[in-house]
Amino acid sequence: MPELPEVETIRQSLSKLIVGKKIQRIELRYPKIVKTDKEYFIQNLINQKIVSIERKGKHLFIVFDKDVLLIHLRMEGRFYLKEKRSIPSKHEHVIFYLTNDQILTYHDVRKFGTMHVYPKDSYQQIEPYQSIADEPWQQDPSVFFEKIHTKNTEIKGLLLDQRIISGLGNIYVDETLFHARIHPRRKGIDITKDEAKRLIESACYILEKAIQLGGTTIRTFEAMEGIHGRFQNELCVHTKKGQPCLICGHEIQKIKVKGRGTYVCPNCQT
DNA sequence: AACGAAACCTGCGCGC
DNA sequence: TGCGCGCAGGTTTCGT
Repeated sequence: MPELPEVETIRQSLSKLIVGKKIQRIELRYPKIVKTDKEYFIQNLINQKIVSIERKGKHLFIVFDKDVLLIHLRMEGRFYLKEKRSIPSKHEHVIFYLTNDQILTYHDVRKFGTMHVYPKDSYQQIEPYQSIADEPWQQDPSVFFEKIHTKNTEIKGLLLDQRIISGLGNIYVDETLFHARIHPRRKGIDITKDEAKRLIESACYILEKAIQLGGTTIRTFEAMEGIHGRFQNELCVHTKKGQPCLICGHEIQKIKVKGRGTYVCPNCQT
């Protein structure tokens, strides 16, 4: 999926395109995407104006007059803004008809994405919002250290846990661990206070740079139609199996950590 | 508490 | 060309 920088890129693009518009009609072609009441989803957003688009971690929030639509894109969710008359593809599962002859379509080949609708005044006290941890730049390094140093599990898994720190996914975790020179298989319990601080700093550095470059485009991900990120040019380890490490020249390895493909420089990362 | 595997889905590239 | 397998930027659930 889009990780934090990709979701932020989508948020920015979408803000320019749809804030101020109203919903005229909603077509829910694959109902399982919506996890709250489906009738409420289809009926209650009609005639509400889109006030703003927000983000926390990898979640996107379309804020309406009264309600908020919470969206998680998971692996392959995307939005397209199209002409009303265009023929939807079989992967466009939700269609929002806007009051200007345009449609906003939710496209998701694997159908993993989720949507929830809640009233504006309560959504922050309810799942899934409630469990989203602070983003790297909101994290206090010593609080982060306290959260991980009791855990006898691999640091990569802890960094991927959105209840501990939000925004990192498989690509940016690998890049963060490389930047912090920490091996993904190290256990939380073995991470020192100084290393915990380094991890937070590296995550901030990597994510901020990725946001500036509009995210990472590998495989087929794009923020909106035709919008491609440029961070893939900055990747140091992810997708670099067999290539020499930029720092020491040692061959980058691909290993499996917690079931995820993981790229590591076994010389720099200890 | 923590692990791996499976589940949710589909498509792509690979070797045969 | 076709088939089977492994893999994919996420997360939850289930069994051990």
